[in-house]
Amino acid sequence: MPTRTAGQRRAEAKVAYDAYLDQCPSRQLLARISDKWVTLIICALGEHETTMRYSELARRIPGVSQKMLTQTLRTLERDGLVARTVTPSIPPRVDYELTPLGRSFLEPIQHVKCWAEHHMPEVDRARAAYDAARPE
Amino acid sequence: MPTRTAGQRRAEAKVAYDAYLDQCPSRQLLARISDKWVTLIICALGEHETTMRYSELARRIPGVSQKMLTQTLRTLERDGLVARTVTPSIPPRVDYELTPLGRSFLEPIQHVKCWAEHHMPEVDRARAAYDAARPE
DNA sequence: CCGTATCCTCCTAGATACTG
DNA sequence: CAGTATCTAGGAGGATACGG
Repeated sequence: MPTRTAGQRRAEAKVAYDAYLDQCPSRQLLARISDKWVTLIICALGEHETTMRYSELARRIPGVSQKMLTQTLRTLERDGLVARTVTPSIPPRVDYELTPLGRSFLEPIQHVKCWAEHHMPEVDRARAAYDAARPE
Repeated sequence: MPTRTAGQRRAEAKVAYDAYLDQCPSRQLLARISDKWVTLIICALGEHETTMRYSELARRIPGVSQKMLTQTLRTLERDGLVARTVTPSIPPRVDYELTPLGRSFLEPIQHVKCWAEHHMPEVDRARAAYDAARPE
């Protein structure tokens, strides 16, 4: 006995969520993950073979404030992309790593980061051309 | 006569830009393109076979304000991802389309949007579990 | 070492009104 | 139709100080 009708399964297979829609939760999720710090944290954790400590992450991502690092890690943990492990030693040790869900997001977001790094020269040329055409 | 030395070419082939670095222009570019409206606009233009008018885009992306739509389109145009064509008729007609550079960004960003749409249920479950573990 | 709490300052982005 | 201009509120995010 199926838990869903054929029609329901068909609808889900197509699109259960639509980020174009204003009130769709997937748009809010898109807004959350469309973030500089999210991208860099996920990529940093994804590159590393083992877990990463808080201070390691901070060093890997120069310029991130303590507040933004902690805050972003918390939301990523709550959203199930990052796992946080506390070792109650003195001094305390906290390790972060990607969950399976987080790893499923790694490839997409890595491509975005790489795109930015690889196409910077073209963007620079486009900006120069745009600005040159509109003097003053 | 080469315009760059072998060493310079090698360095560029590896990584000319590094988004992890605080002052690297590619991080600023990453910050720009890590944006809800950028994602939705690029995806909308990418789905469409022909060009899209301003009002078409506005309809495709419910909830976007006139200001954000115009502003985002301008920066995308300046960065060379979007081409803007004005037809001076009455009433005036303005068409937008992806440039080749913009199309090169379409696949990466589409995957991010799709990821959000497809993994929303798992994120929801993770949030519920997180919140349940921290009553109050 | 890894945070939390507080303050405080921008800057973003929405609302509104007006124009070629 | 497709914008521009102006105002303003709210939140994002940095700096700082303190705690387990």
